[in-house]
Amino acid sequence: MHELSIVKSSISKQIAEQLREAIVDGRFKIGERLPTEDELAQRYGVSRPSVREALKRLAAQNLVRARRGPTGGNFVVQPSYEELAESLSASVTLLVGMGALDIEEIIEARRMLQGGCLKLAASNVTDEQIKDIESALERQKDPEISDQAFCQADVAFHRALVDAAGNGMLRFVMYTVIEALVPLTNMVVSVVRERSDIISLHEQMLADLRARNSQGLVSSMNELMDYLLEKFEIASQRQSAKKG
Amino acid sequence: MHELSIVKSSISKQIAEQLREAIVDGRFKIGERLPTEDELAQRYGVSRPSVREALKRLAAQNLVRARRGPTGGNFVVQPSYEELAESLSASVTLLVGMGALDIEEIIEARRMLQGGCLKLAASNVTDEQIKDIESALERQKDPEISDQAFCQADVAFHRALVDAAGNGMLRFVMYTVIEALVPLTNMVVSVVRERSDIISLHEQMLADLRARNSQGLVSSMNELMDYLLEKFEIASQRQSAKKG
DNA sequence: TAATGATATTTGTAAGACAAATACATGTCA
DNA sequence: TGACATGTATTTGTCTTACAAATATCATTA
Repeated sequence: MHELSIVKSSISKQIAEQLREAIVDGRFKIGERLPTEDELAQRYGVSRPSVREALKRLAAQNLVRARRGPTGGNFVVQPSYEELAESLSASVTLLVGMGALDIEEIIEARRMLQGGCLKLAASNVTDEQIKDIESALERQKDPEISDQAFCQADVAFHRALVDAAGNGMLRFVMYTVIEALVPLTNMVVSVVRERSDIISLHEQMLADLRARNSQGLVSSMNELMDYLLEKFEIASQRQSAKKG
Repeated sequence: MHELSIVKSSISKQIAEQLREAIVDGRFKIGERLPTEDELAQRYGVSRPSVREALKRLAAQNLVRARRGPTGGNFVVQPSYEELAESLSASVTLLVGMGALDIEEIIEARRMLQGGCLKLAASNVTDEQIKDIESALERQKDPEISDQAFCQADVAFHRALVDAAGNGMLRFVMYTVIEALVPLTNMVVSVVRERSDIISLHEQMLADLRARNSQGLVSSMNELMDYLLEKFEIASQRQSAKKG
């Protein structure tokens, strides 16, 4: 029965791969329940823990989700933007944290990518989306909130701006880039202690967007990037001064 | 001992989260070995299978890797571009396959994003990078290769083009977008059966790049996008005709 | 000295048991 | 008869124990 054991990689990895393919190929449809763990174990001729490890791998990729009980089981889930973007962001945060990407690079990329994005936003934005942007900005204005909450609102602000472009692919990609700049924003607000500059630059962008002034929007964004880059250089000088 | 059991989520998920934070925060450094599974189990007051399920979750995210033997263990892994880009691509492929992103959207995004990217490439590209691009194009020219191999070479071509921009963040992001268009390319070459058009458009882009003609490069890219979009519409008309 | 084999360590896999959640059916009481 | 409580079956979650497989280290031997 176990004549497949030529392959070297671990059983749970193989099972995970097979299940994954089955899901992607549509042999298990979205929302459908997989066979029970016992049945899968029998079917593949392995033990239940092995099947479970495989399922955990898939769960980590947000491909399946488990529920207990009689109607429970492991279900194929529809991966949502939010979850995918989240796992993406986690990866990027890791890369940034390890220094695999440097700040100048990220800012350059963001200038480049966000340019077109903002132009789209200026022509496509709806009133409701403007409200989302406003509310994120309002949250940033509250002087009582913590640095962390400020950064969260910052992310929300820029995400809402991207959402205004109305393009899912752009959204997916830009969420990543936005996330990559969080550590920098964090550094700027906590080390340099300047929230008001950021807020006024955001207000400027919002005004440009309201006026559907795409050129102004892009240049406001570039101002923001200039500002962040400048503060970053100051902050890193301080840090190297401390060290030396 | 188990007074933490207020929380609802599963133990292995909690452990995974704790380990993940420890890794991201740098309490476990890259390349370092985690405590053995037994020790982790003891430390957290849970069983070894629970720890293992947690480790599998992390392994699925390419955060740790296991090796057996006396010097073995679970090691914190340096996430590479390639692996991250790969898992990213898998997610995007899934999204595309489920119709969460449509082709027009992807092409629009790519036009937008690749514009700036190509300008950077035109000014930064090295001779060696041009060679990479050439070799990918050469592979595409071989009339003997399969459709699948053609698409692989297509990806390699566009990746090399992005690499020429010399920006890691862009690279990371663009790899995703490139991957998202693979199904379309596949459809075009297998249904419409026109490789030569794609190849000549690629040659045009290469010529522009050699001449450091960034404007021409962008417009060549847009031609390619126009072409793909056109063929996509033809192909989808055929499909809907078949259905009806 | 070099090659070879024993050994210890660590992850990988297995089997079985019980706990926990939960939907469904059943029974009891008003 | 109806509503509520309760039992029960099913499925995942967790634990325990045991053994298999890989592999570096060390001792042994030619």
